[in-house]
Formats: sequence, structure tokens, C-alpha cells
Amino acid sequence: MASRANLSDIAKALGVSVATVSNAMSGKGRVSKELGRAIREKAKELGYVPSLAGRALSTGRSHVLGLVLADIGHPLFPQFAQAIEHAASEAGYGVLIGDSRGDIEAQSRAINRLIERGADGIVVVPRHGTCIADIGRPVAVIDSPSTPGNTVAADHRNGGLEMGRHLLELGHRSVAIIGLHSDSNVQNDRIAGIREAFAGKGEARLIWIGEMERSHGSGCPLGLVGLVEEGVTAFAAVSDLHALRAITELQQGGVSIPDDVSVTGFDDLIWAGVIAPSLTTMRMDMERIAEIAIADLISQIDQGGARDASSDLPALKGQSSIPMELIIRQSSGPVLGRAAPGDRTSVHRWPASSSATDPV
Amino acid sequence: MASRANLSDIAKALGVSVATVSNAMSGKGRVSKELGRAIREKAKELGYVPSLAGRALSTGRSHVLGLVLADIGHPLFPQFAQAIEHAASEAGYGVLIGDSRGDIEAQSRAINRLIERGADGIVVVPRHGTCIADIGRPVAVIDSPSTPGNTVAADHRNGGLEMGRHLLELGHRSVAIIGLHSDSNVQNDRIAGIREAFAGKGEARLIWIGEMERSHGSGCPLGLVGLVEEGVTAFAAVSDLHALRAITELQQGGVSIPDDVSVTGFDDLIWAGVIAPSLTTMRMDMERIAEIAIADLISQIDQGGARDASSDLPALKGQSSIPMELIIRQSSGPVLGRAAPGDRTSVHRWPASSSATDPV
DNA sequence: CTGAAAGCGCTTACAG
DNA sequence: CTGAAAGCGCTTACAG
Repeated sequence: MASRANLSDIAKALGVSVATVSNAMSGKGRVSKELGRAIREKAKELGYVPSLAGRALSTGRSHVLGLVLADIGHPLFPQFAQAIEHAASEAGYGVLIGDSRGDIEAQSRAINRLIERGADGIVVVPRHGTCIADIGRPVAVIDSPSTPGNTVAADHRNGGLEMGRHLLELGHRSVAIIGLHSDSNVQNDRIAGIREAFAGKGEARLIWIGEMERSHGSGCPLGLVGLVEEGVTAFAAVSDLHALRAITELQQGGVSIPDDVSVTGFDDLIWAGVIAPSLTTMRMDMERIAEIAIADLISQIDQGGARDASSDLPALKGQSSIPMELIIRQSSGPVLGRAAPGDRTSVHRWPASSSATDPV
Repeated sequence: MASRANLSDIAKALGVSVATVSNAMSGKGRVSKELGRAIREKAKELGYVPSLAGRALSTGRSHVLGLVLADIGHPLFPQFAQAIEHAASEAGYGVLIGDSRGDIEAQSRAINRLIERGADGIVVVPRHGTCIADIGRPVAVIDSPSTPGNTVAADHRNGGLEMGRHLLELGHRSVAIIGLHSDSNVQNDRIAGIREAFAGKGEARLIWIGEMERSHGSGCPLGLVGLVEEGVTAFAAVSDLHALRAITELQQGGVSIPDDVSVTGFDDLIWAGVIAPSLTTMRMDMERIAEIAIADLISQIDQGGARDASSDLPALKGQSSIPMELIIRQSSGPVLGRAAPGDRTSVHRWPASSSATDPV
């Protein structure tokens, strides 16, 4: 088998010009129906696969997008990657990954590497506490609606609000919110939402894990059992990772969930449905977020270059804040376990199984 | 600012030919020292960034690799992605991601898409129960040393052996191994290793979660507490995901870890160091695996095309099976808690903190 | 509706 | 050591 067929092979085989073949394949220039059909047939017959390199060189578009996360080791990366890959792929784009391993300045280097590699645009999920400078190339930022320059994001604040309301409805009046970094817009929005829900209706205190670890060492106990003794009946973590830490610390300390206290998380990370009790959490609509990010990016690309303030996509107006979905599982129940047996919330609105998720 | 400078701009600015500029930049053709220096200087001055598209078109190499996992939603994906991205990037290659969402036949489609996108080669972590057909392009398979066609993998069997020995040393004589899919080579190797360790020294029974879920529904309790009553003192899961499920189910059932039983996992997934008690696990050397996979791939690419049986890389001979690292944390302790206080193993050989891993 | 021609930016023999 | 020329595969005005 010779090397891959190209336009010229098709043209020769049919005695037409490559321009016509190109037109027929792209459907751009006018080509007669019959010729078009014949060309496409011959193309298929020869197993023609267009050369992206050739196309890229002549059009100046690589049809490749970059995806940059501060740290692709983060458990949320799979969700982003999957959604972005899917949306990009639907739109005819490939996705190149970039990693900065959590390092702040490596973030810009990662972005630049992808640009040098010819990415037409970049989707970036910035590290907490950073924002993205103009890189002279289309960018879609996924961070938080409250972040300046944000393109699209989940409505974290409203997610927090709903989570807070969920806990209030269960009868909780004293919640401890568990956060990690106080410079994270996402976390702050979630926390603000939870607090807003509790305002005037109960007490909400806040624990920053990051600070505790700074003074007590990393991996230190969070002292949650003590809080329970002080009357806290619910723990609302801003990430399932911290919720998991809370659940296991409480269980280890002999606190029963959800009989004694409720625990909730955010993000519906992989283990949320797998642990016992399964974890009530709040999920981003990644598909939708990815779709919008990609659509925005492509629109910028098609307009040729960085988007200026005036060229916002009308279609995206007011849509940059995507509702989150509350997923109620077993870890949150009526306060103090006074509910009748069988009354405990255990709605599985999301498959609670590990069997679908273990490919290797 | 005009569009990016190219070789021709540099050539013009210096009154030399583009061929010479190209030679100087690539260091290939002979170019006088002074001219070379002048050219590189001018290139820097003009902010020259080579066009990958142009290079790709003329050399037929895109310098892009594809990374295909059956399901990039899997919690192991971040480790793979990070390591592969790093190794590839060091070697001057970009990484395009492909996803088949766990679907078997979508796996080949994902591979083909990446090839059509021009990937010079593909790293694939195949879904359990599948193998990779010849795709007429360099491939590096990361699965299990026992998989035919495997390029590089962790030594899962020996990992299992060491894990089994670890439990034996702690005094355990009755272990329940927790697996998911019986058609996974990786899992079978790990299980075989654990069993080998226990052979003649204790009892090892085997639980397949997949089968339990098929008959009792997904997310069903695994009945681990019952096993404890039957005398099982250790649970060795073949993945941290299942270990987590075991830990929480046991804790919820009032079984104390590691006082009553030990639990161990595999893969050192993100939560292993975060939960309480932190999880003893067995980690793959992803950096090394990625390095070898990438080196093999590039060597195949440089030899131009699919690797035939005779052209094995001498450097890689016998290195395709990479040792795993046992990470002892709190979840595994001396059997029956008979140890003196303070005698409990709680060596943190791996940072047990969530604070480094929450970028958003 | 169809085709000849130029050009995208680079590399690579081949001359000089 | 240096350069003129052809070519990688495609697209895009522009003629016909």
C-alpha cells in the first residue's frame, strides 16, 4: 500500500483539477452534482484522508484547541477533559493538553507552548488566585461568573445557595462550611451562596483547611468531631475531596452519617456515588459549559483573532452562568436522625456504582 | 504588530537565503558560526516561532502524539495524562487526547480520529478485555506485562505480591481480595500476586464487585462486615476506588480500621492520602512508564512507520515491567490491633494532604 | 461549472 | 559554506 491518497491522486484518477476536487470535498466552490458525487466516490474508494497539515498551512488554522488546567492531576480534570474533548471533537477540533503542575507561572508557559504548537485557541481553567493575561489568541476562561474575563462557568453561588437551602430543609440550623483556599473565586462563590441561604435562619461557620494545615501540618485532623459536640449538625464542603475527608474523619470518630450529622460536597467527583454513605453533592453541567466555551472559542477564531469587547457572541449573552444540579444521596439526611425509618432521603439521582468506571 | 515572522522574513532582513536560515535554525546543514549566530539573533529579535504546520507538511511529521484511554473520566487518567504530557513535552511532542467514553468500539474510532488528525503515534491504555489491532502507525500500549503486545507497564503481579507480603507481615492470615472485572489483565495480575503471597501461608478469597452488582444491583453493599465476622482481617482491593468503598462500608458498619481490619488499595489515587485513616496503596511509577512509552513511540516514528518484531529497542529490552512502590499509610496495621500503642504503622511516605491539589 | 496558478512556511537534496 | 529550486497537500481568488 502506497502512502495516503491526496487530492492530486483523486484529480488524476478522474482527469480533473485538484481545485475542483478540493471544491467538491469542501462543498464550497460550485461543482456540478455529478462531478461532485464522482469525486467523493473516488475519494472514498482511494481511502482519501485530508491532510490537516496541508490545510493548516494554507488556511492558517490548525483546527486544534489547547486545554490548560493549572493542574491536570486534579480529580476534576477528567470531567473537564471529557466534556471539552467531546465538544471540540463535535466541532471538528482536536484537543491538545497543557499542564502547569499547579505552578502559577508555569501556567503561562503551558499556554504559550500550546500556542507555539499552533493551537487556534485555548480553553483555560485558571488556578485559583490567578487571571489570564491577553495572549493574542482566542481564549475561553472557565472559572467563576464573578471572575473578570470569565467566559462561562457554573453558577457556583447559586449552587451554594441551593445546597444551603437543602440543608435548611432538612432541619439543619448549624453548618460548618469547609473550604481550602480563600483566594479561590469558585470556592468563595460557593461559600457565599451557602451563607446567604443560612443568613437569618441559622448559623454558618467557616473552616479553611489550607490555614489549618499551615499551622498544624498537612494531613492534620480537622477537629470535626469537636464541632459536632459544639452543636454543628451539617458539614458543607466546597469540594467532594474535602467532603470525603470530613466523612472519613467523622466516621472514624464514631459519628454516624447521616444519623448524627449530614455531609455534603461539590462537583460529583468519581467517588461520590461509591462511598458509604454515598455523598450528596452539586454537579456542574460540564457538557453545557464545554459546549459554550468551545462555541465561543470557535466564534472568536472565525472572526480572526482576539475578541474585542464589542464582539460578544449574542448567542452567549447571559448564558455564561450555568445552573448546577443538586444530587441528593445518602450523606445528607434529616437533622438528628429523628425521622421515621425509611424516611431518610436516599434518592439516587445519579448512578451510584463504581462498575462503569474502571476501564483497566 | 504584523503576523508572525517566518524564515523568509529573517532571510530578507539578513540578505541570505531561507535555506540557510533553515539550516542555521535546525543546526543541520553546515553554516558558518558567525552567520549562524547572526541568524539566531535576528530570529529572536523578530520573535520568530517556527510554523509547525509548515514543518509538518514538508517533513510528514506532526510532532503530535495521541493519548487514548478507554475512559478519560477514570480517576487514573490524571496520572497518565500528566506523566505522558510531561514526557512528550520534553521530547518536543504535543499530546492530543482521545476518549471513547468506555465504549469498546469507540476505542478504535478514537484512535482513528487521532490518526486522521495527524498524530505521529498513539499511546493507548486499552480498556480491560480489549487489545489493540495494528493501526498502521506507531503505537505504545500500556496495559500489563502479561498482555500480548504490551509496550510498557507496571509490574502489577509483583505489586500484588508485595502487597500480599505486607499484609502477611502484619500478621494477617485471611484476606479478601476485591476486584471488579475478571477480564482485566491488570486486575488479574494484581490478584495473582496477592494470592501467590498468601499461598500456603493464609487464606485468600476473592470478591468480584462486577458480578455482585450484576445480581444485586449497582451500588449494592458488598457485605464486608459479614466477612469480618467470618474471620477476614484484611481487605486488599485492586484499586483505591474499591478500597474507598470498602473503608466507608466498614466504617459505617462500625468496623474500625486499622484496629479491627486492614484495608489496602492500588494506584495511589488522589484521595488515598486524604481520607481517615489514610490508605495504604501501591503506586505505579508513571513518570518512568510514560518516559519509556514515549521513547518507544518516538523511536518507532524515527524508524518510519510501524515497528516490526525485529526492531525492538535495545534500550527498552527487559524494562517493560516497571516496579511499583508500596506506600504504607494508616489503613493497614498489625492484625487485631494487638500491637502496643504507638506501634501502629503510620509512616507517611507520601504527602497526605489535599491542600496541594485543589487548583480551582 | 471548471481549471491554472500562486501561495501557506518549511525542508531537503543538489549545485555552486 | 551558501543558495536556487522543488515539493509537502491544501485553499483561494481569479479567469475562462
